[in-house]
Amino acid sequence: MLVLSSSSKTLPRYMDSFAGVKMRTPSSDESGLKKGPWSPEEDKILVDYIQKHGHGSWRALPKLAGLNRCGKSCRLRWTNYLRPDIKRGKFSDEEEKLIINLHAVLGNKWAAIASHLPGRTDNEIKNLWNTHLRKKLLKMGLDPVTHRPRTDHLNLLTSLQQILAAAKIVSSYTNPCDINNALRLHSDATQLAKFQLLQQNMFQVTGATTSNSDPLNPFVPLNSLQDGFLNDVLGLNHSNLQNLHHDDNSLFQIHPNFQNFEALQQPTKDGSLNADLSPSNSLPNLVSASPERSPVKEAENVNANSKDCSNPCSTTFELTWGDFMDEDATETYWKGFIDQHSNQTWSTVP
DNA sequence: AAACTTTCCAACCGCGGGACT
DNA sequence: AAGTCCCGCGGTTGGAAAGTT
Repeated sequence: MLVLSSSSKTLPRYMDSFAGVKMRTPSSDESGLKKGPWSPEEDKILVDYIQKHGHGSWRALPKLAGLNRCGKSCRLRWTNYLRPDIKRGKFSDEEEKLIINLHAVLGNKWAAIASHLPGRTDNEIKNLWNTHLRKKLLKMGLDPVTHRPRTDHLNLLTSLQQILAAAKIVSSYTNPCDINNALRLHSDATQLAKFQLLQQNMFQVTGATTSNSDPLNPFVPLNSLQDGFLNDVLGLNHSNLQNLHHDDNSLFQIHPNFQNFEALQQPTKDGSLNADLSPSNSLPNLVSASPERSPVKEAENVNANSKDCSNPCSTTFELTWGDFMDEDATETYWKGFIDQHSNQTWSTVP
């Protein structure tokens, strides 16, 4: 005997519609079989038949039971809604935690996850995941696919690479001496990327909070411990980096990714970088793991060699940039961009 | 209060794989 | 071995409710 719960949340869909809640417009396909929401009569026929005979062949069932539905629709209605052992209603905190843990191990294997939650269907769990749990993880700063801290800063690296390519194009549009400007931009951008990554992790180590109110400013106030860490251990100067931001706001305006720094400010759970900077990444690394051959250093070297504006210095420039720029992908994009925004002043780095 | 947007979830769709012929 | 059938799964859709402007 099928017993339906009386709470509104646990009512079958057609009962919801009686209460003035949801209702799907019924329809039928070319073969004349009915589609859309099930009526109470149809449910009763299906339940009565299965209780008497079992479902047997789903394909044969509709005809045998006298339903104008396809077997697939009958199976879905039974397994997701009419089965007597289905537990309906709100998921408990324990169930949600279990689903999150199982998802971390099994991924989107909803049926496998459902097998660990008696009375819950894969469809219900999938819906819960897509509407609630996914967002919950995102809010916690976790990637809902990998369950690891989010790696939005990789977007920043990509953005920076595009900016660097843009700087190169700008320099080719203008005076060769502007190469120095381009290289400075490159150096600064690389330093900025490095700082961003470090800052993310420093939140974990030193317990900084994200009280930054300026969405365009990636810098939050640092306490003395953090400032000391930057200076003493990394040889970076926070004030200089901040000035870089204020001096060259264009850096933050020319690409949409720069306008979403909240994501970058999200502290990670375990403080690990979790950044995939492997060669499999389609774009080459911007921040080298090796201090002997970092883009910063290379750019600085080139910069030093090209101080004389009379020196075309294009050979060195091309070599250096060519080491880590995806020219085809980025130049087309930025040439179009520059053509559209030719009155922008971002190329004129002082 | 009307218009618009977002959320929610039952139902549908298409595909892959196992069973059967 | 090859072809067909059927089932189960995961992704997506559609439309009403709920929320926001």
